[in-house]
Amino acid sequence: MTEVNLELRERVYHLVSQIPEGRVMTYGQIAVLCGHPRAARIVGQIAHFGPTDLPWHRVVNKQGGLANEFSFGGLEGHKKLLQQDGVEITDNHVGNMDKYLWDPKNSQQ
DNA sequence: CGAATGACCAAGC
DNA sequence: GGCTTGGCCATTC
Repeated sequence: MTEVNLELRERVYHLVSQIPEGRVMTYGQIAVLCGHPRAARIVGQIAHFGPTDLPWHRVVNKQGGLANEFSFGGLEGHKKLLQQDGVEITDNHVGNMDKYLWDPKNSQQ
């Protein structure tokens, strides 16, 4: 152990810290960009164990749905943070998340 | 080393 | 459109 995980973690941290305001990223997308196309769960695990310095609230699942009340003060806090970032939240899901989705290769602000 | 876990994803009902 | 099942992969006990 401590080989892929180090890279994976570093990459995930880097990606998440790169997510600009008003943009969101899916665990699967992050996993793919990290070289693990099927390790979306690992990303989630890293997120839960990872540092709180990163904007994990900008990381959502592919359904555009937010995670449970694990951090950020609960689902409400998570929603509020995203809304503050300029992301539209409807019924606990991101609206037009495809347009909010951010790709580092596109670097579309 | 084997089994259990998880901030997921896709398919099925 | 929402809930359930199976699968993937790495970490942890």
